[in-house]
Amino acid sequence: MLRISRLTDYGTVVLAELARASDSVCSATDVAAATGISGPTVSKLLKLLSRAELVSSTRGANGGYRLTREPADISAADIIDALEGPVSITECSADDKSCDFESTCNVGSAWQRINVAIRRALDDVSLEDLLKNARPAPKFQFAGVPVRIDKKTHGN
Amino acid sequence: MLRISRLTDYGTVVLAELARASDSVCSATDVAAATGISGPTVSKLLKLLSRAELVSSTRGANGGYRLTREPADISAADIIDALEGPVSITECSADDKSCDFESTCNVGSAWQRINVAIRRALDDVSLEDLLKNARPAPKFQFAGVPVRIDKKTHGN
DNA sequence: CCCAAATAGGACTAAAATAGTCCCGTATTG
DNA sequence: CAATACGGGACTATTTTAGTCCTATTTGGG
Repeated sequence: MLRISRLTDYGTVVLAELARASDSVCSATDVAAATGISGPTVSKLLKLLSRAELVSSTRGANGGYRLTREPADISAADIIDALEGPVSITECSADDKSCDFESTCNVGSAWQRINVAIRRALDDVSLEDLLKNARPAPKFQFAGVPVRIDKKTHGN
Repeated sequence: MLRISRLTDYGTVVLAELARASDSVCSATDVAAATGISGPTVSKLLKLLSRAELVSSTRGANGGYRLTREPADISAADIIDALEGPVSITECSADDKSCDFESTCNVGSAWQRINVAIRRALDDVSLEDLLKNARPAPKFQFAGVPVRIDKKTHGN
């Protein structure tokens, strides 16, 4: 289905929260509370984002995380790279190990072209864009709880 | 990693073989022999491709498969749609079921924009392109068997 | 000085998606 | 009517992804 993982999706939500609260450091617990994502998961995400240097961390009491750059300077590609490793459309193009069907494989580098195009699209969208375009049409809520209007099974 | 599934990758190899042998119908067995992909798997792929009407099938003795269109008229998007369902970068955008974190989710429709860009890239590349750009640099072979020169573990 | 609050790293388990195989039914040809 | 093929789908195994937890280290404050 060519889709980002759920963790990456959560990752953007976490980054969005840090962007919102950019005047202070946020602990993993804070972010979990603000987003509704479970503590351990937020924690895992922030660790990964920290290694990728999209967020900086301060240890110890009163510590926490904050963005290292402006939202406009963080691209969707950065986020995906941080959370799912380098983007590449086929296994072959991800690394240079030769594939078992190489001798009979008629298919080749046009995938790379697609790859470049996707890469460009991901580079072109910043965290800021992701925020700006935040879901504009709120769904119905009942007593503060979102109500699922129409549940559809996943297409596949 | 944002990558197509291995089955889709094989699918293009299978279609490439049908394109190569476009003057005759090919049974699943033929294609398996020509590509080195296992019989049951080729069979499964051809069934899926048939349902998507990228190939037409003839049953019975001397039956088999052939492309329904010219390679230039089959896009990468067609292939992916056939084998992994509609492309969409996030779960949210795949269907209109509301997501559990909707009320706190700051992230929205910019993903759709990325989605459209990816879609366009996939529409722009045809099976013919995939053939033209077929892996140009053959690796070393020993007695007809491809020799793996440099094995690298998958990056992730 | 010590305790509480945080992150760092990584091991581990659970769940879900993917890959691959197999079986049985139907159509077609000779 | 027997052999060759596709059609559909059930089933199993494997791999990937998600999610949790434990232990160590850092830091600030009473």
